[in-house]
This record gives sequence, structure tokens and C-alpha cells, in this order.
Amino acid sequence: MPPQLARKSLNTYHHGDLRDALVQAALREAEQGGPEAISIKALAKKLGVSQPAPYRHFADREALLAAVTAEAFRQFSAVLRESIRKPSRRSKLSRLAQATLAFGLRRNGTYRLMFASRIMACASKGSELHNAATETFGLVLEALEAPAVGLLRERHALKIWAALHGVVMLAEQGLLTGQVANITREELVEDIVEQTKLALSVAIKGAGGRGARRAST
Amino acid sequence: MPPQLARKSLNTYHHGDLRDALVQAALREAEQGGPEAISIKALAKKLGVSQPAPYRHFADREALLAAVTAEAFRQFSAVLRESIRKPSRRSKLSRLAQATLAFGLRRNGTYRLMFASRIMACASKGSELHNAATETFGLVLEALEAPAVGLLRERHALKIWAALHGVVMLAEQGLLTGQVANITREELVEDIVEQTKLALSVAIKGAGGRGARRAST
DNA sequence: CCTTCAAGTTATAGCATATTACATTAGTGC
DNA sequence: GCACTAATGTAATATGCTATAACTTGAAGG
Repeated sequence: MPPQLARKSLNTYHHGDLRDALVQAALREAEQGGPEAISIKALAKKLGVSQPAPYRHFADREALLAAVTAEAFRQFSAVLRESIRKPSRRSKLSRLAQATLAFGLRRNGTYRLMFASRIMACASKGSELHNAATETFGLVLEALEAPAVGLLRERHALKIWAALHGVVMLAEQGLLTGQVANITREELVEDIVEQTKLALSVAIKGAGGRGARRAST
Repeated sequence: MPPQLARKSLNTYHHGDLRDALVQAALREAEQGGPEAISIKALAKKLGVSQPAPYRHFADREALLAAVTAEAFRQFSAVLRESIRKPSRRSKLSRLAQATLAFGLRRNGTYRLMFASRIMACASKGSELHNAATETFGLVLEALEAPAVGLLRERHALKIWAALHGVVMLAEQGLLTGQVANITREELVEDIVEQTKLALSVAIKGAGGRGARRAST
């Protein structure tokens, strides 16, 4: 069932739910060609409306991209949440990390929409987009499942979050393959997971009951 | 001295060195607004030539971006090389890591050109661009200055390379600020450096003379 | 019924990429 | 010196995208 048939009636002048249809169609476009593949004109044509019609729902292309990116974050969150939900012999952190890698590679266009476009940088703090992104990060915190206090835990969540992000981006750019080592991306991610666990355990032991300011010195 | 005056004579029909002037001017543009700020038309106007003139030197916009990105990598390499050259009480790895962060934030447009655009992904293996990027990664390997064998060393270089990359990107997107912790980006980077050193030392001890397949299990 | 408003439409302006055909200059062989 | 040729520039133009302005349609409420 094509989405444009989801309009209220078949011969209407009005589309019915153009706003949502635009977001969904744009997400499909981004899936293939990334953020730059999203074209207002092309979307309008595909949905059978005139070019200026989308501007009734979004002030400009940026606004559409923001909405699409927020939706992408929600889908990403759902995938991550699912990865840490069901029990497994592997740790939550490992599952979330591998799920992140898989999402970043298989749905790379969507991933780039979230992390490699200028949209997030422009999102204000309370915006729908910023909230969706923050919620995603919350899942990393959850997956860490460490007996660490808030600050230490968040610190390590940030580190592994950044590292995973870096692996996905570099892998997609061909900067990981073709090196001396024939290490797979999955192995590298698993390595990062182990390294995080190690560092966290050392930090907990080292900091003890102190203020947990630093792991070294 | 404006760069367009570097032409061979003042009243010539031909520019003299349009190709290089385009790359330099484009890099300046990217410095401000990132890859998307590079416009063939605007560059031509700024350099005082007609719009199609640049197409004599670059097949299309992509080709220009590739050349500009390669130049950006060379500049990035120079900065990193300088950071690990002069002696200091801080470790080479720490200096390179902080230099990467500083470059990524202060010259973010250039940084995004290198790491957040689709150009690298399209670069073939022997291309000027790919070579420039690979050389940059070589500096990370060099900065690691560990008594580790090639494979283990490269593995950890990849991990810290990815993590630094992730920190820069997330920081620029505002996904690091506004969390519970008031940790600065510099502290986070230093933390990553320490974590890498820790993991590397453990891996060396743990793997010993074995094949160094894994750090765990 | 008929007013009103949200959500469409056509028409158009402006800007960017890229191509084609033509013009000019620099360098080379004679 | 001079003609030829290749490199490098120009003008004109086609195409595609964003965005705005002015007009039209249809549904919903008084």
C-alpha cells in the first residue's frame, strides 16, 4: 500500500496527511542517498502534490530535515532498545554496541542524517530533535549497567558513544579497511566494549569513595 | 595581497593559476561554512573569472571538493605532525589527541569536509585524497609510541582515532554539552588518552608472546 | 447558508550545476 | 618573426532546486 493512498479520500484536493507522508518519504530517500538526497521538489512529485505544497507544513528544507532526523532518532532508539531488551549471554553494552555498528552501516544514509549533517548542531535544547537525540544517549547509559556513580558512568558512556560513532564514520569512509590488520569492524567494536569495561572497573577501584575526579594522577 | 593578484600579469585573458586559486579559495569558504558552502559559481565570481572557467580544471563540483579535501588533510597532517614534534612533558599521544580536538573545533568546517562529507567514501584507494588521509592516520600510529607489535599497535591507533573523531563530531552537534557532568571536552579527550594507554599496557601484558588475537577471553 | 481558514494550486524569481560553441593567449616548430 | 595548436578563458543556455506571492478549493462552525 503506497503511503499516498492513505489520504482521507481518493479524489480530494487536499492530501490528508501530507506532513507525515513527507517525513516518511524523506526518510526513505535519506535511507539511500543520505541527507543531501532529500529534495522538496522530488518528494512533492512522488507524493503527487505540487512543489510548494510542502511549504505549508515546513518553513524550509531545514525544518523538514529536522523533523525527519527526529524520526530517525526515534527509529534508532527503538533498535537500540530492542537490542538491550532481550536477555543474552553477551553483555548489554556489547549488544548495544554491535547494534549501533550494524545500524550505522546498513542504514548509513539515515545514520549520516543523524550524525553527519548540520541539522543537529542547529537544534535548540528543548527541540523535538534534541530531545530525541538525548533519549538515544540515555540508552547507552542504561546499557552500561555498571555499579558506578552518575558522573563516572556518564563519562564512560560518552567515551564509548564517541568511539562507536567514530568507528561507523571511519568505516563508511574506507579509513578502516585496507590497513595492515585484517581486523573486522565487529571485532573492533567488541574491543572497544572490552576496553570500556576495563577502564570503568579500574576507575571504580581507583577512585574508591573519593570524588571520582580523575582516573589517573 | 589578494590571491587573485598572483596571476602572471595583470591584464591577461588567462588567470595564470586558476586551479590552485580555486582550491585555496574553496578551502577558505569551507573553513566558514563547511563543504556545502563551496560553490563553483561563487568561487568563480570571487576570483574574477566566468562561471564555467573552473570546469576547465575540475570535471565537476565533486572533483573540486576532492582536491580541496586532500589539501585539508595535508594541513591537518601538518598540524598533527607539529604537535608531536616538539618535546614536552605530556605524552605524544596526549598532544596529538588535544591537537585533533582543537583542530576539529576551531576549524570545524574544514574538519567536516574531511570526515563528515561523502567525498572520502567515494575516493578510490590510490587516489591523492586517500593517500593524504592514510598519511594522517600514520601520525596516530607514530604518536602511540608503544612497544607493541604492529597489529596490536594499529588496533589501538584505530580505536583512539575513532574515539577522537567521535568526540569532535558529537561536541559540534551539542550532544556532549548539557549532560549531567560538567566535564570539558579537553578532559574527555585526556580521559580517552589514558584509557588507551591502560588498554594497551594490559593487552601487551596479557597477550605476552602469543599471537595477540584478543585482549579478553 | 455563508463566512472563514487550513491546505492546496499556478506562476515566478533566484541561484547553482553543468554543457555547448566560440574566443584568446601561450608556447612550439619552422 | 610567424603560423599552428593546445590550453584556458568567455558567452549563452538547459536543467534542477529552493522559496515566495497570489489565487483556489473544500471542510467546519456559527
